Amino acid sequence: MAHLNANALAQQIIADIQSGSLADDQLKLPAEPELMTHYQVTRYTLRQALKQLGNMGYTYQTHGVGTFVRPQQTTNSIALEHNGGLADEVARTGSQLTTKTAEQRLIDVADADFLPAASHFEAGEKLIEIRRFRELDGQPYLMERSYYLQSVIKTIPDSALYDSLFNYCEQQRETKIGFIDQSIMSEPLPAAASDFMALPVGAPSLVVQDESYLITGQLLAFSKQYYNYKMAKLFMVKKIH
Amino acid sequence: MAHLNANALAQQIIADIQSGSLADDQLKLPAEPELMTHYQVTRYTLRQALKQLGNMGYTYQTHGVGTFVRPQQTTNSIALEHNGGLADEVARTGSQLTTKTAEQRLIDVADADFLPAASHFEAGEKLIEIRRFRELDGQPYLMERSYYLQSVIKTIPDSALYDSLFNYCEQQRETKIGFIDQSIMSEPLPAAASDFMALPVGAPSLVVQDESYLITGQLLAFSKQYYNYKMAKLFMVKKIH
DNA sequence: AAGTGGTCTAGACCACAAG
DNA sequence: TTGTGGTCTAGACCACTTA
Repeated sequence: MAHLNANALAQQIIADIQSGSLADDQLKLPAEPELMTHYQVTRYTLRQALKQLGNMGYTYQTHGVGTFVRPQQTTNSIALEHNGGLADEVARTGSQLTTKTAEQRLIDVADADFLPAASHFEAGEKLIEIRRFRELDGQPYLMERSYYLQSVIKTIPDSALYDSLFNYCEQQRETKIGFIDQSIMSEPLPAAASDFMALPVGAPSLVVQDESYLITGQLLAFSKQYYNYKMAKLFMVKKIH
Repeated sequence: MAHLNANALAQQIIADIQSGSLADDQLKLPAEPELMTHYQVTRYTLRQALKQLGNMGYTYQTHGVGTFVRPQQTTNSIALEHNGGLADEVARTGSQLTTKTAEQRLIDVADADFLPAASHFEAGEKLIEIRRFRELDGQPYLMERSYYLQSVIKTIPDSALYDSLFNYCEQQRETKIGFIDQSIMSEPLPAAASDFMALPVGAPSLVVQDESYLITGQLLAFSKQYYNYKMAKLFMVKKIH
């Protein structure tokens, strides 16, 4: 195993932890100098990898003491620091996300149900409006309302609606996503989603509103996802410095 | 300005951006080599600072192009990557968090309303149970139910309940917090909070359940915060790699 | 005193975007 | 081709914990 980069090293360390060949009985990993020679990387790369593991809740480090594996506990939550789309993230936990129904149509920006906070659209800007109902392992999981700037993405094939929209964008030359602003809140479940989820209108709903930007900083899309409050749980580890 | 560390540099860059002396008309910052000489730091330290700014939504970088300031938009949301307690974070947005009522009592672990997912307590372990009602700028904001391991923190002065419990713990030698697991979900508002918030029982509520660990990995406390869904909004920037 | 992780310096090479 | 950010190497010094 020569020339591992930080991402590959993180995956390798996870694999070695799970195989039981890395941590001792106290769940303590070897010290950094030992890990550096073991994996043939410098301290920089090693610590980049360990930072990833820490953010995922796998390990933690204590100054002057050592690096430790955490007892597993990430069960069926969505990790907020995940990379990639929602479908890939739930797949990590062993579940499967499927799109039950989806529809798209071209509208004027003035007809959108909501807009990003700091937005300045041209008058007459066209948006591709998408509504999807999605299930997790056959259970009604979320309703999603999203708007893609038609000037940026041109068209969206119907097949992409039933797969991962995120992955579709990533595969295109012109729509590489750089960062996503996410706002998390709770709202009453709207009527449009209550039938699907078999919940009363006004029931609690976990709402994630996000704005996706290209690597160039250009706004690509904004959306609002209403999660079934009985199933959805987000997770993150906050480090105190 | 000599010998800035990454945190101080981040603050300095923010100040220089806001004073208008750093970015050009296109919101573009000087290239990294120029910033290095300007602030007299190496690239490592500079990029640590720029990473902080990116996570806070202040800036973004585009490979091969440059570093850019983002149009401000973090209005009245709670940044999930904040360091420190909730009171300090809302203060950043110009608001004030006050504790309206608070009470504590010593209970047995068997009598707690809820427990952490992966918990293994000694039988008879004692917990300090705390319930607080807190207002944001005079409006009912959240109800908090928390449990502190009495074997770890011994006692909590009543004065700390009306200030920042986080800051109190940080000031003690024995209770330096290292990381916090956070689960975010939505639940029906419980009766205990409905009067305070002037909302019906069963209204939506944004719930943050967290488990605070010392830098040694020892569990210190776990809690559940019910936010007023009409006021609370969490925010984060997700980077795609 | 010894060993651990936290931070920073200095420099190299690579990948990407624009002219 | 040039200039940008992305990644990695190598080594130093410091802060913290434990004995």
